[in-house]
Amino acid sequence: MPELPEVETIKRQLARKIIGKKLNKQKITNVRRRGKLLIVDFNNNSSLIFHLKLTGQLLFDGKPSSLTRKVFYFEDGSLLVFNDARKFGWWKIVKNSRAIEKQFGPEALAVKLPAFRNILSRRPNAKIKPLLMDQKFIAGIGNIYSCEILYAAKIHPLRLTRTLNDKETKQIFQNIKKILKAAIEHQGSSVEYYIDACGKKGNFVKHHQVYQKEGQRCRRCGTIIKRIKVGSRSTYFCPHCQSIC
DNA sequence: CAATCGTCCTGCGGGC
DNA sequence: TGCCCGCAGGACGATT
Repeated sequence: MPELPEVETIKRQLARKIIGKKLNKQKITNVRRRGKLLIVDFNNNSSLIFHLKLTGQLLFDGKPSSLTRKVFYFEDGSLLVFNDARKFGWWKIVKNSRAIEKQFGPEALAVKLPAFRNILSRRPNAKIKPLLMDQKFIAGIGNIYSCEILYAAKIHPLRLTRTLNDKETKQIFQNIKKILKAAIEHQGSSVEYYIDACGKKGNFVKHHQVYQKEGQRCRRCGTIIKRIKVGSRSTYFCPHCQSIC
C-alpha cells in the first residue's frame, strides 16, 4: 500500500526522469508529493494528480500488462504506465491543484510539535490510530506506518488523544519523523503490489516490528504480537509494550 | 459536528 | 483438483 515513503520514493525517481519532458504539448515543470498524492505540474499551472490507493503502480518506461489502466506517452517517446489491480486508484488533470491540496492537513514530515499538539487537542475523543491515518489532520500516514509509529512510541492504538500526556505526545511526534524517514531510506515497504517507478521492491518490510507480525514475538519484550480491528482495519501491536494504561 | 460504518474492487488463501 | 467464500484496505458518503 503506497503511503508517504512509497510515494516519496516514486516522486524522487520520476522527478529525475520526467521534469522537462512534454505531455500533451505541455512541459513538465515539477513532480511533487502531497500526503499520498503524486502531483505532476505543467508550465500552464495545470497538474496531473495520482492517488495509488492500495494497489497502484507507476512505472517509468514500464511494459503495459493486464494490470495497466492508463499509459501516458511523452513527446520524446518515453512513457509512464499506471497499473492498478484493484481499481481503487485514480488520476486526474486539474487546472490548479490548490483546491485538492488544501483539503489535507500538514505534511507528516513537515509538521512541528506545537502544531501536532494542537491537532490532537482538537479531537480529544478520537482514537490515536485512526487519527494518525486521517489525511485531513496529518497527511501521508496509512495503516502500515501508523502501526509501526505507535509501536516505536509505545502507545496503544486505542488510546484516546485526551489521555496522552506531553511526553507520550512527543514520543509519537518524534517517531512519526523517525519511522517515515527510515522507510524512505529503504525505498518503502513492498506489501501487496508496491514497486517503485523503476519496478523495484522497497526494503523496509524487513524492518517492520509489528505490521503483519501477528503471533510472532515482540523484539523488545518477547510478548506475542496481537492483531485487533480498529475502524475495520487490521491493527498490530505489542500488548505489553503498548499497554492501554 | 464528530465518530462510525458501508461501499467500491479484485487477487488470493482457506476449507471442503 | 477445483470451486466458493471471505478477507484485505484508502477515502468518500451516509448515518447516528
